[in-house]
Amino acid sequence: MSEKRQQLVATAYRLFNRHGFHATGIDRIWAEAGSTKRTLYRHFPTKDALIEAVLLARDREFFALLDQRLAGVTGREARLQGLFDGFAEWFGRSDFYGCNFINASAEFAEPRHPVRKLVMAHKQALLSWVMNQLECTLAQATALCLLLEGAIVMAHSYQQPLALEQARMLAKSILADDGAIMLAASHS
Amino acid sequence: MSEKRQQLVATAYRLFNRHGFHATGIDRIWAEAGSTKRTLYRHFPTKDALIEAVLLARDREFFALLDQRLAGVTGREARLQGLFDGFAEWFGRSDFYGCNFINASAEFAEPRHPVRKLVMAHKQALLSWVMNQLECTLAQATALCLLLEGAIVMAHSYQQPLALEQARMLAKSILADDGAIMLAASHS
DNA sequence: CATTAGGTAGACAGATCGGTGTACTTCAAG
DNA sequence: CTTGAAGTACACCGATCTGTCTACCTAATG
Repeated sequence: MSEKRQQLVATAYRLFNRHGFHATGIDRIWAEAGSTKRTLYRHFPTKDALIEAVLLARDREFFALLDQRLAGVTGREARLQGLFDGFAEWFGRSDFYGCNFINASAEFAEPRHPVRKLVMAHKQALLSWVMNQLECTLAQATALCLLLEGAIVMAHSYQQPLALEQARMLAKSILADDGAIMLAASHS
Repeated sequence: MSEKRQQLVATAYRLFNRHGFHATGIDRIWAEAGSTKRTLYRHFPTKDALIEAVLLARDREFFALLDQRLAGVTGREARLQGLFDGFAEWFGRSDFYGCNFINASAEFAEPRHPVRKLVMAHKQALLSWVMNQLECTLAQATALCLLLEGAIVMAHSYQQPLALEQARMLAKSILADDGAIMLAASHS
């Protein structure tokens, strides 16, 4: 892991996040990273490989931040609150431009594309993370992810980050026993 | 409204939907529309203007389809079911690549960009449409939109269109009286 | 009949795209 | 001491990008 490589990934992440993947040119990435085109192509054979590296790094950072926030927090309801608190802080950041993986889905629609496979792997990992960390069923975790993703869209496309608090209330009812019963009927 | 213009918009919509906005070149649009570059630029001064025309057309079509599906359906719960049935059919279409406006948010992040303003106008219109057609409060409509947007992400990025049925169950509880009480506390 | 909008054809421009080639330097490990 | 990986500087490539140009055709409308 060389220093230049990390700078390239960090700069690419920032530019991809703000302007999108196709709209961000290679030249701008290595220039703003204080590197050269030759160095970039020494570490990444193609632009798509750089995109994949960026998404992999973001995937690790995302779950590390969540784990860090829930470290030492006991009790399922308190951990749920910690998860939503983390999202609230995320939505408030000045560099919040929605979820990178949802955005990647918009630009790479073909299911067999490597980037698209990374997206599905990340979202599947989030589903498993929720199920494990909040000790709930698959149906409950699916409903919680649905609420989280909905809150992301409300914050990004609607510009209404406060909708997250409605998702928080719905999530609490889902983790309660009556919510589990309600959802069990709709899960195959 | 000339015929060629409609063909250009229809073709651009199809290509933008499948491959994204920046990844779709002007040349491919007029070629697949059976037209010429000069004709395209006679109707649309820039590519961005074409994108705006496509989103405007999609906005009209989207609400027209919803209105058509709810025409003659009486009763709030039945109309809610009709709304979710419409989304279920949408998710099942072979040309479903998520919501065009969410996808546009991913590629045009700057809030002052005309495309971004169209996105926010469309989503605001959806919020109002839900509030009027389902005769509910703003808080309830916000929660319902959150569920719909979450279901779109689950169908597109998670490849789990069946999560819509969980959203449907949650939506029913929101429109019920207890749901209204629950959400009223979280709405400012 | 004259005007004008819409459409066709294809060349052209300037910029940017992703990606490669060459030559030189630095520096740490075998 | 030598080898090889990492980095720098810069020219270069073919392709594609958005957008413009001239010239001609057609059809409807005043």
